[in-house]
Amino acid sequence: MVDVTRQQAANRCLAALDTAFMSALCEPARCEILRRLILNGRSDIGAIASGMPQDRSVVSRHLQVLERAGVVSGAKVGRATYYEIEGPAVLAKLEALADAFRTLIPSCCPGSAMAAAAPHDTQTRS
Amino acid sequence: MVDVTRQQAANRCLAALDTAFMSALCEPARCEILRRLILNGRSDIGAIASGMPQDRSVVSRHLQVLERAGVVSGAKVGRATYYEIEGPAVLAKLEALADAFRTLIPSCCPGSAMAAAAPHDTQTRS
DNA sequence: TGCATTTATGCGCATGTATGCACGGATAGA
DNA sequence: TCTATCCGTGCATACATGCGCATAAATGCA
Repeated sequence: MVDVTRQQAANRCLAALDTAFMSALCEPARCEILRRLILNGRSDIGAIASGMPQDRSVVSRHLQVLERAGVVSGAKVGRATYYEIEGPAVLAKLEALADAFRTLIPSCCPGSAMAAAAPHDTQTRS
Repeated sequence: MVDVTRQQAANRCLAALDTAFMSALCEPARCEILRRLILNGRSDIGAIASGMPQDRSVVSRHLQVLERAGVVSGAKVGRATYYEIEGPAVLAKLEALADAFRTLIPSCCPGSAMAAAAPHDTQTRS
């Protein structure tokens, strides 16, 4: 019974652990791009890459990665391509992850506060 | 003034964006290790690597990466090394990230709901 | 002491990825 | 039409990383 809960929590965590999403956010150059988008808002590739050491084409590729991961969204306007952060989508993913880990803690980490209801389910199987 | 808020939000986001943490969680083998730790609780390396295609040494290194990222913690007991998930620490990081993005959305993504208080601050600078 | 078991580490190899350069396509303006 | 600007993409290269194998260190047991 307790195992079922733990299994569900594990499934929720693994489902919320989006590999593309995490990969997109673990690259320093992409984080810098994100910072510029945060500070300046919707911008085109030239504006984003203006002060960066990387080439425009590299920034363009990074933005494609971020878009595939659902972090930003791009739209062509004339000969420019404007990107902006998908704030609500990112927040939803982060909250789903946090919720999954919150429900996981009582079954995986007893004794770390808030686990008073689960006495000793650490070795329920094996 | 609005820029100050946006700057603070950017700083919070960038500070919460732990590169090591994200890198640790974007690797399939490490996610599988995490899944096994979730299901079985505190385990030694041999138990974790028993059904995995990777070699024990590889699993050992992955666990070191996860430990350096603050996702798990290991302790030597005799000749075995037991690892367990640092649930509360992981949850704290995820919640910090979610909070940072939550405060960011009104200034970076107006018009995406919950931004009724910020009329048109998209182009405050430049 | 001698042997088996479990980890951790050095090494080489294969794969993935970030980067820069050059080219072609698309669009705005003269 | 002609030119300039911006973007995306193939290509080659350098670097990072996951992986397995062999080996050393540490511990438990006979």
